[in-house]
Amino acid sequence: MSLANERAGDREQGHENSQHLQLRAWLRLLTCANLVERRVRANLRESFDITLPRFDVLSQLARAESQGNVDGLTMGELSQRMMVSAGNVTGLVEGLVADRLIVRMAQAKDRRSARVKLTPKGLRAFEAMLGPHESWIDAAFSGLDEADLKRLLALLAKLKISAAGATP
Amino acid sequence: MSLANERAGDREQGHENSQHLQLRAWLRLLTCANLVERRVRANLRESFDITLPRFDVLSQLARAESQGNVDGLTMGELSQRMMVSAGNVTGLVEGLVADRLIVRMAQAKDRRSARVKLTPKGLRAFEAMLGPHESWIDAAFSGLDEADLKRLLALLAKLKISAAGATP
DNA sequence: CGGAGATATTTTAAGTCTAAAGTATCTCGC
DNA sequence: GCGAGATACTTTAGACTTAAAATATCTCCG
Repeated sequence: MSLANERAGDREQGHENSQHLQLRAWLRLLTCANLVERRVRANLRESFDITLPRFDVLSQLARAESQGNVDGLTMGELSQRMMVSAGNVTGLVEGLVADRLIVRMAQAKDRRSARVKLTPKGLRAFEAMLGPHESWIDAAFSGLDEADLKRLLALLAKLKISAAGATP
Repeated sequence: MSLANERAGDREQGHENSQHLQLRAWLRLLTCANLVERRVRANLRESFDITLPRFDVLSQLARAESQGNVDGLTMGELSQRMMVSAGNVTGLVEGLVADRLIVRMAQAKDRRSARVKLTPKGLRAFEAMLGPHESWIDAAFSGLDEADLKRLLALLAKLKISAAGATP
């Protein structure tokens, strides 16, 4: 292990064996999320000159499309999927529309809401990023074998339910 | 499970059993981190009218102190522990100094750097938040028993090493 | 000593994010 | 029909965040 490893993410140092297992798990979870996210963000910037939130928008739209959602997503659906506020989505979409990666279409059915969809250019751009993105994730998780990953998924599924509980 | 639970954090839906275990684990990790962080942020605001990053500064300083670090931390040490950029710390510290929760002290030894330390007021404020904060975390992790928590800690320890690898 | 890097921090510019208030539109009961 | 809420979204104000450039200081070799 390099010195960099020793120093990275020492958010949770100093708890020794003092129990507080929940707190220790939370701090370690946060450290891991930060480490991975930081890598992905830097890689997206260096390789494709795009930010992570914008990539996330493209990603959600591509996923929706691949699930058979031909008409794109509303701002609200995007907001929910990305787990960010509606106001935030407004700004992100604005930027991507300006870059011609997505389009906004008014709906006749409900004129309050708009649908957002990848342009062909946007789809091509996303598809070019998809492979590298997945390989960065694979690299970050390379220390875990298949059994580890499945156990981690199961534990996080439990956590997800418990952490979402009672949140309106 | 409420409807809110069904809809919360569906970042990873649509992958079915398509393998990509690393990617699925990453998305679920991110979802969990977001869910917990959102709760803590809202609770800190409602109960103590403080933001999470500011609480994090107080927390790091208190932890350093409890580890016997009487002289506080430098900006750089804070930046590393919090896993945020140095420029970010500058602004956070500014705000907390204005609120008289921390103090900045010049160092004779190395005049480039300053040390930051909790004021008595800052320590009292942090101590008041410590208990509630821990109970919020406990609540978020309540779906996991002790064995789960230990397994999760172990898996995240592996991930931490692997995700930190080769990061300068 | 003197200056060439190294190091610690701040500044800057741009983007992300939230909560809350505001706007527009829809729905539904009467 | 029509108005009272509900809903979808945008705007606003403020805080956080980063990367990169700028500043200040230190270290250490010659």
